[in-house]
Amino acid sequence: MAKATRPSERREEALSRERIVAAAIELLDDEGDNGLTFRGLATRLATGSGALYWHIANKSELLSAAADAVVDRALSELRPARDPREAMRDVALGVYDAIDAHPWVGAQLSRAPWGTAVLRILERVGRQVQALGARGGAQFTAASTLLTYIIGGSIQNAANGRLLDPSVNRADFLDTVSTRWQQLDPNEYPFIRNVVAVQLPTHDDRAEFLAGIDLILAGIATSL
Amino acid sequence: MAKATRPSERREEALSRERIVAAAIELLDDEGDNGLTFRGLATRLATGSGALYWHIANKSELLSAAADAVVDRALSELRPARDPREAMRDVALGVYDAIDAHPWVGAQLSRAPWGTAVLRILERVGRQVQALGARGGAQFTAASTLLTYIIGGSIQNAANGRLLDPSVNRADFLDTVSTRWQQLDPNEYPFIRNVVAVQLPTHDDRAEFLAGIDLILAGIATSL
DNA sequence: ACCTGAACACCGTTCAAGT
DNA sequence: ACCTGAACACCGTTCAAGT
Repeated sequence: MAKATRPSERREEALSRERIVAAAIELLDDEGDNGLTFRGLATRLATGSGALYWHIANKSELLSAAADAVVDRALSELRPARDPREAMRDVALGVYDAIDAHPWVGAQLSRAPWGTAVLRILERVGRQVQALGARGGAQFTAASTLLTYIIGGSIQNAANGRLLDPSVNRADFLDTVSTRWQQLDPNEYPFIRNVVAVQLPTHDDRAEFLAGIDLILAGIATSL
Repeated sequence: MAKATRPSERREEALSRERIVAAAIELLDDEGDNGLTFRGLATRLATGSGALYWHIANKSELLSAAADAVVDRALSELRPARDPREAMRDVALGVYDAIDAHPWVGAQLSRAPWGTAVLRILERVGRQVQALGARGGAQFTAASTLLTYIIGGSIQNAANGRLLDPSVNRADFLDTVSTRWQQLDPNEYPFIRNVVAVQLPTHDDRAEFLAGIDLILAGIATSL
């Protein structure tokens, strides 16, 4: 009657879809978008590359599962908010921060716009739109405008981050870009020169992102 | 004194950066995002793959040049508009339609958020924001909100298109998605079930995109 | 100066063979 | 049932050799 199996020694447990997805997330976080290869993943999991195909169909399914896991976690960590306006900002920032921390998720969301991750974000956004008082077709328009902005802004922010070596600091980078843009042709690029280049060094991406949410919410409010 | 060179017979002219970029655009349009390979491009241009590297540094530069060319053409085709509001809608739709016709451009814009193409779109957007009467920091916020929405919405629309085989028609696809979504758990996805799934079959992506622009413009108007 | 195409160091995916 | 790892059909990029 004694148990035949021992509590796992130092060796790895069996492969499973969950372990593979978790390892894929680690690999993507460590090495970036191009860091995920079946060979690298197999090495991390101390197995052969073919073994992975027993548990997942292909790379696209793996990426999709990894992105879903990140988005699910981010959405489940949202705390109850005081009012719909605050709830909307929390959803937006939750997605923004998740993609900032896992930049590869952004590309995945735009590759799979009908997938579970996007669906869950849209559900959250939509509920707040309803709570704000939108009716009929305006609900759909308001929710999809916010969804587009939230995903678009999160992706663009994450792309910025990926361009910088960890060695260059952000302020120096923005100064360099700002200087370059102030030398653009004043006839061709007046707005970039006089407005964007000037404000670039002191602006806060996350605060600007949130200001955009507020602008859209203000627009929604005018049609209630 | 007679000219030694003949007018080009039937054979190809010499390679050049422009010819390579033009062929790359054709290839991307015909075969999609993954269709661009140096071997395929070399075959189209009747040359060796290594020859391309004499004119362009690498694939990333090639993609970037191709996307710039598409965006430049789209922006240069914009007709003068009656007022800043209409001009803004024209810019937004110009980008939207260009990325709809060349879906691979979307991914490139989010890969190079400080590149020439994005810069030119932002310049156009910014000028209209100024013409609408925004001042100081509000100009920057309004322009970057619109930029984010325009690029994000164009990318998401293009991603939708890529998912469909040309064989399936759009209405059937939307019906299928709508039906599937109406069967989601009513406790977990009330908004998707009751609002999104219901409106999906009859909605018009391009009109919804434009409605989002109007929503943001309404938001901007409240702070003037 | 410009072009050729083989070679190098990778990929994702498949599949016979093992346990 | 699950795992192994060689094999296949690709990639981007380099570079000696040609013109």
